[in-house]
Amino acid sequence: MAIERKSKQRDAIINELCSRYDHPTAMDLYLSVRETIPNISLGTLYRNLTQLEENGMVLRIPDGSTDRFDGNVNPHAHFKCTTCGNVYDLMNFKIDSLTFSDEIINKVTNYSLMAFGLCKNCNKIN
Amino acid sequence: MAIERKSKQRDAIINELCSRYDHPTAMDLYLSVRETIPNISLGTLYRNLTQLEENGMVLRIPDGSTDRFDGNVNPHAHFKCTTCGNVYDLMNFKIDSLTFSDEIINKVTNYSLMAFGLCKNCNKIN
DNA sequence: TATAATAATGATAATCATTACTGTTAGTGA
DNA sequence: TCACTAACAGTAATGATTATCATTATTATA
Repeated sequence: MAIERKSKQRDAIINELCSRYDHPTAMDLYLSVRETIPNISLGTLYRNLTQLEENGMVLRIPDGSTDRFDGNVNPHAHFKCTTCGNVYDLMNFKIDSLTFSDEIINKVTNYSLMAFGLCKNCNKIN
Repeated sequence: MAIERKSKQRDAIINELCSRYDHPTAMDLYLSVRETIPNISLGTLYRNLTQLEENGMVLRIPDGSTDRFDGNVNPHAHFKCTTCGNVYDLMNFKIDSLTFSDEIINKVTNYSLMAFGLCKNCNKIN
């Protein structure tokens, strides 16, 4: 559905999401936004994330567990360390150049590339 | 955990998964395997899918909703039609050539590329 | 082949993320 | 200022997945 009125809750959610680069889950965002709006409802968070995603202002990142969200809506690849669980942006990977030519496709509107592996931090520790 | 004994339940799950190309969910598989083993438990299905994934015999495909599974463990890209929800293999896209060079990465063990859009079937209908 | 050890199972309860519902609050146009 | 209703808070319900536990069945060995 379209966004018809502004609300301080939605503003707070976007602000929080756009000011961090750690690809938070809905619960991460909920805990952060509660510091500004202590009685915000978890339902409000999910409702707004879905709405913002539908309006192209937020990206949902499926990674096999709880969904994560990204305020950077330019298509870009991600890397998830399967040891610590952190998700990082992949700056050196140019996803814009990908082309999809299969018979079944009419139109590609979005894509999500997630690489899984071990990050350098976890490699040092173990 | 490692697979230590064989079981007809696990065999039936792999057989079913490897004989179809529609990227079924756990529930899809459950309903199919029940035709062979009517009293198989849904827990057994999930337990085996996780175990098979850990042992590199099955691929989990996160697509933003219920996880799907693939018996083809060669890394390949997928396309999800956001209208009908079907997931297709992308044969013409060569994922093998992707390279990841970011600073944070120690090692990439797997990756998942999901394109979203409209398939030709749904385009004809609407 | 019988037996002992225990992996794997079926059934079900519990958990976790997400969505739906309902009465109230607040943004916006007239 | 008022009326309309989008958006909200609080909470119940849902759906997917995981955990528990008593029972069954695979496998190594006597």
